[in-house]
Amino acid sequence: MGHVKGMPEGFLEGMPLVIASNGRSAVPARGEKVVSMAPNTASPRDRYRAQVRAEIKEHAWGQIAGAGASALSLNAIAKQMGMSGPALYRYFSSRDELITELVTDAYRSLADAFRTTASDGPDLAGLAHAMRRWALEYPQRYFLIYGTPVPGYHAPDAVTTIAGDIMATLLDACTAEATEATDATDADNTADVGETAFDTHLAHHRQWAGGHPAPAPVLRRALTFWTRLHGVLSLELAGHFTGMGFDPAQLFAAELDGLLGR
Amino acid sequence: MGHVKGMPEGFLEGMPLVIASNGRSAVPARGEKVVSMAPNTASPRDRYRAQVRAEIKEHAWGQIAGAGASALSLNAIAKQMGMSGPALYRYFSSRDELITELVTDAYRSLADAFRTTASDGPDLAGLAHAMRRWALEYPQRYFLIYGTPVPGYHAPDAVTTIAGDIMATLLDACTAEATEATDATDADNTADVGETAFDTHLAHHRQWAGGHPAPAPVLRRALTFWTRLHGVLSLELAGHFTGMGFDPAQLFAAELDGLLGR
DNA sequence: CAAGCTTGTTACAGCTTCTAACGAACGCGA
DNA sequence: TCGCGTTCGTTAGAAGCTGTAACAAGCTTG
Repeated sequence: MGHVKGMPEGFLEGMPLVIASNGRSAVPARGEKVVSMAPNTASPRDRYRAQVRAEIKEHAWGQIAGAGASALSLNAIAKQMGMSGPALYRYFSSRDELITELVTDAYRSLADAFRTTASDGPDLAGLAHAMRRWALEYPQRYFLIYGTPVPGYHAPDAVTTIAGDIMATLLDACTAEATEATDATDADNTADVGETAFDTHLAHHRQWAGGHPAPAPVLRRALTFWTRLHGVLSLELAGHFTGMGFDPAQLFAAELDGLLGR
Repeated sequence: MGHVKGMPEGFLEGMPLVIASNGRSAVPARGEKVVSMAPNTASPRDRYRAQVRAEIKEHAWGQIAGAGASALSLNAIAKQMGMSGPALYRYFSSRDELITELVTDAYRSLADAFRTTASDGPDLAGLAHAMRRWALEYPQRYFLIYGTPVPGYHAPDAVTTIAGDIMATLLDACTAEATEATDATDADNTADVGETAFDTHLAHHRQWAGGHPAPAPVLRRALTFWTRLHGVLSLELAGHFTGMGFDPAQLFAAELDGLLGR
C-alpha cells in the first residue's frame, strides 16, 4: 500500500532512518537502512532519493543471496517494495547500473574490512583472517568481485581505485613484516628469502603498486598472499570442498601457516 | 532455408560428419562437428539427433564466449541455426539442462587434458602447465567449472565422478613425486617435509580420495597444488592482473617454482 | 502400405527489461 | 501564500526471453 498515486505523502518520516556512523561504508549492515551523514544538508528530495536507492540495493542483495546475480530482477524488487516495475528506473537507469553499484559497494565493503583490521596494526595473519571472515559473511559480494567476469564488462574507475586501496593495505602489511624480519635478525640478510627471476621482472613492472615504496620481493609477497588465499577461499565458497569431508577452515589455516613460514 | 517443414530432407548427408578419434571427448574442437564412434550402430534418427544436439552446444559455447553463460539464449541459438525457438526443446528440455550438459562437457574436457598429459608420465609441472594451457584455451569452460556458483544448483553425479577422475590423476602425480623423492634421498627421511596439524586432520577425512592409497601428506600436497594454481589462474582469467603490468605467465611460473621447491 | 513416433511449425501465456506519455505531489522562488 | 517547474509514480506497450500446447508433415518400423 503506501504508494497510491504520485509521491507518497510524508515521505520524509515514512521510513526509519539510520545515520551511518562510518561515513565511508556504503554497504549497510543486514536489515538496516543507511543514509550517509555528509549530505545531511541536502534537500529533502535528495535524502528521499538516497533512501530509496539504498532500499533498492538492499532488496537486490537479498535476491542475489537467494539466486545469484544473474537472477536479479528489477521487477521483483519493485513488487517487494510495493511499487510498479518502471518506477525503479527513476533510481537506476538500467539493471546493469544497479549491478555496477553493487559491485562497487562490494569492493568498498572489502576495503573497509581490510582497513579496519589494519588499523589495529599491520599484521598479515590478521588480514588473512579478516579476509576469510568477510568472505564467509558476504559470499555474494566476494563472487561479485572475484567471480565469473562478464566478457564485455569493464570495471568503472571507482572500483580500480578501491582495488588499489586494498592492495595498498596489503602492501603496507607486507612491508611491516619485512622490516620486522630484518630488525629481528641482523642486517643485510634479507637475501635469505632468495631473489627470484619473477622478482626482477616485478622490479620492472611495478606501476600497479601505485607509488608504494615496497621493494620487489615485498610486491611478490603481496601477490603470493593474494593468490594463495584467493585459491583456497574461492574454492571453499564455491562449494568445491563440500563433498570432501575435511574442514575448509583447517585447510585455510594450513595454507596461511605455510605462507607465514610454518 | 534447409528447414521448411518437418524434418529436413536428406538429413543424413546434410552436415559434415567428423568421427571422433577419442571416444571419450564430448567437447568438439573449434569448428568441428563430432559424433561419437560408439553409437555408430544407432538408428539414423539417433545419429541426426546427436548431430543437432552437438550443433546446439557449439552455438551455446559461442554465445557463452561472447556474453557469458547468463546471457545464453535458446531462442538466439535457434535463430542462428535457422529454426524456430521452441524446436530446441525437442533436444534440451530446458535452458538449465543445456547448461548442465555444457558444465559436464567442460569437466570432461579438463579431465581429458589431464589424462592426456599424465599419459606421458606423471609429472606435476607438466600437469600444471597443461592446466594453464587448457584454461587459457577455454576460459569459458574454466569459469563454468570454477566460477560463480548458482546458489540453488547441485551438480549431477556425472560431474562429481569426473571431478574424482581429475583428482585421481593429480593424486597419482603427487604419489609418483613422493616416491621419487624418497628414492633419491635415503629412506625414512620423508619426515623432513614436516607433518602438519592439517595432515593429521586429513588422515581422518580422506574419503574424498576415493580409495586412493596416497598417505595424508600426499593428499595435502594435491590440495595445495590445486588451490594455489587455481588462485593464480582464476585471477588471471578474470582479468584481475590486466591493469597491473606484469606478465601473468611469469607469476604462474614463479608460483609453480615455489610449489616444486624453488 | 499403414500406423506411430519424431520433429518441426505457429500461437500463446507469462516473465523480463526498458521507453513513452500522463497525472499528481512536492517544494522552491516570488 | 501562491504558482510553476521538477520529480516521482503510474499505466500502456514494444521487444525479448523461457516454456507449453496444438497441429502438420516426414521418417521408420511392423
